[in-house]
Amino acid sequence: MEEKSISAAVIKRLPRYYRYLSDLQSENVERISSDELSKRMGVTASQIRQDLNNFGGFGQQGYGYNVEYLRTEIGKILGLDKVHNMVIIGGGNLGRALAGYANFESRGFVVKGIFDSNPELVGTKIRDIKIMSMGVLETFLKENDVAIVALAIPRGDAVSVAKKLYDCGIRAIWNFAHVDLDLPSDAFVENVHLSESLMQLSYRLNSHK
Amino acid sequence: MEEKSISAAVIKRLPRYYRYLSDLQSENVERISSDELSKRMGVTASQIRQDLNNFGGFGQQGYGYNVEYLRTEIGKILGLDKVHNMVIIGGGNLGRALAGYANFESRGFVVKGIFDSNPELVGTKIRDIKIMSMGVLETFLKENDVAIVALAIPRGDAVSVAKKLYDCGIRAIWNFAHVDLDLPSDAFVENVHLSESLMQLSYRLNSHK
DNA sequence: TAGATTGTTAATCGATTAACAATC
DNA sequence: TAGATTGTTAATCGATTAACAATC
Repeated sequence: MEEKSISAAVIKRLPRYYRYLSDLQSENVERISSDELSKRMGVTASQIRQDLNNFGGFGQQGYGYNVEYLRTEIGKILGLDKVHNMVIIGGGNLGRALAGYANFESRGFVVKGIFDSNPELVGTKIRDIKIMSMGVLETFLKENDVAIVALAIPRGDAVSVAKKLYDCGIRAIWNFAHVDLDLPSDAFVENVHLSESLMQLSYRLNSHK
Repeated sequence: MEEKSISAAVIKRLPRYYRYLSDLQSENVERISSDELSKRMGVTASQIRQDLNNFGGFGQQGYGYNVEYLRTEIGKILGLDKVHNMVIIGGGNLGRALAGYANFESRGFVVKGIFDSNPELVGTKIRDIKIMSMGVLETFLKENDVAIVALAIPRGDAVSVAKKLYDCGIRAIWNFAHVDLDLPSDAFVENVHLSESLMQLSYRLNSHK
């Protein structure tokens, strides 16, 4: 549906713009130039203008950008003006942490349910959200208009659960399992591979002494 | 100390190579060509050879790469042959989850202690690791040869705690707070901004319908 | 040796930065 | 109007891919 597709590099920077604009707004800054913003963020003004102009002209020559307006527009681009129903699979510590994150850090992501295959966890609650058995997942997904599923389970189970999710119509998976899910191309998978992130830190520690 | 510095794009791919090689090894695959590996991983063989040759020639013409040897070498590059003492700041759900991850998923990262400013948490234990008060952090860091600190605290406190850590000699921070830490250039910060990752998923969901 | 596959150079592609005309 | 700053085109830089000679 897009005229020309936006590069992954640009999309990755959008949430950071959104964060800086939110901060500026809470500092009651009304307008900002790409030059000022570039100094705050440590990127080039050129990059900011190029990035934004992928989506339209949000600024005004001689004035800069209106902070509130630009923040709202980037929010719309990121889909933050809509509510996204979520489900978390895996009721361990990571699942618990995600339940908190998704619900509080950015509104618009609503955790509808948590699922776990461990019968001992089923029936308990995490912050008012009850943990359900994997057996009722399929029905739940269909009845609750779930858009995003966070996968916080061991890698051994992740591939088969992901396939099942795809078959249930889920097209967005936030994947915390250390495995590549490899779903059809109309599915979106956002990987958060914590151990790989830690290894990058260890690489730098290792190579700079 | 490096002759020419390795690009961030290459470093980011190393842990994934390591993961695939570990999988191959547990499948008892002895050797693999860049072409075979490229098919498995969904990248070009050219990229694999280019990436590896940043660090030396690990293969052999006409044969390919020895899986065990290459895995070991990449492990060394990533510093996985060494033990890294870690400390986690923040004993909430995320801190708990990280304690598990770091200790179990990849050996070599040893969680020595967890710190929290909440007096109610101090004294309790997470998987044999006791939660300590922030007051004893500085002494603990010095006495325990801590190399990496995971910051799993609210963004409001993160900047000042990070500065303190830097002053205590910590040069590697695994940052989960939604803020840019902005430390001197000899410090390594690896950011894991979960809400920004979630926003990228929401962007794609939003823009493709 | 012949075949396979690397290591590496050269070509291409894409992303970032610089420059500047348009315009508020 | 003059000054400021965008939107956008052009130049540069870096990363990826292709090609192939070296060599096991």
